[in-house]
Amino acid sequence: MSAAEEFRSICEKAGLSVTHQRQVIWETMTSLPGHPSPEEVYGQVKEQIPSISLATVYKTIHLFIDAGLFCEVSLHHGSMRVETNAAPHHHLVCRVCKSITDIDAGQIDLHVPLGELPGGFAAERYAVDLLGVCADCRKSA
Amino acid sequence: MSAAEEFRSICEKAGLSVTHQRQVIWETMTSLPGHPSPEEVYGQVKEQIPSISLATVYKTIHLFIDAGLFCEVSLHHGSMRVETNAAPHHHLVCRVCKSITDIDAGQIDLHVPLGELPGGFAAERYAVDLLGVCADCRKSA
DNA sequence: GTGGTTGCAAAATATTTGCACACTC
DNA sequence: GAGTGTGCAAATATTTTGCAACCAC
Repeated sequence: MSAAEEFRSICEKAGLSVTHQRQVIWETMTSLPGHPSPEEVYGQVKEQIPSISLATVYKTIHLFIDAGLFCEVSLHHGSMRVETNAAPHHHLVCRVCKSITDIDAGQIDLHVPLGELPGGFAAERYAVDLLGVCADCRKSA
Repeated sequence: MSAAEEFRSICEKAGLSVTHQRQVIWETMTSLPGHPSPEEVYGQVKEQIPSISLATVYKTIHLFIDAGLFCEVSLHHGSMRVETNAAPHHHLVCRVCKSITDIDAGQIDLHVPLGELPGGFAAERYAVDLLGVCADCRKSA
């Protein structure tokens, strides 16, 4: 199946209409390594569709995320949040209202290596986020 | 020890000068529950120092973070990043250059509960970030 | 007194929105 | 043809910066 056919099939399942812009954005996102930002996607896509606008890229990325084709690396982007709780804990992050709730570290069993890792990365601390929907937002929905 | 004395002692250790603004910002941050944003800190502090500027709050929060008094909930804020890697993996996030590198999920042993948690939060997925300094930034430093 | 700190305003960065025109189904 | 999608420009949100006056040491 060609990329075009694959994308058409995905859109059909998700109930999305197929446009040239979406096709190219999707192909670009699946081919880009790493964790592209909307700007990076825009830069790549513009080589194939010089007239595309950044707003369309943003709208399309959100559309794809809402449809489950991709997900966000983190729900924390947008504004800075400061950690004032010094006790070991993890976060419950609601994808609807973006609220952050602490849960005690003891509730999750994990063994994370700190210090120097094989690739040369020096790990100083770690953060574990459980992403989902909080009780309040589930009631509202 | 009063809060004022405690703050003065912390600043002395960290080599920071003590100002009224910093004192109030620090007290506000340590007393605020949750994970305040700079805007929230600003709103609270303004009740005690109506003339304070948002820029000072930003500068002071960064100062405190650099001095190790607090840390950021996440290094991902600032711009959105899309996850295009469907394989289970975690992230190495560099606090200097903000780069994100994937590591295979198998390298970390963890047991995270998904589904409905005791508080009513519906956990759909989880994200584990190892925060530190990447090999390139360590060389440069 | 000197050098770091603050407040202001403007700039820079990131994202969203309203609307007219174009395209998909 | 109806309704959704796109591009543009302006609006909004977040954070940073330059600079003159001010304060801590």
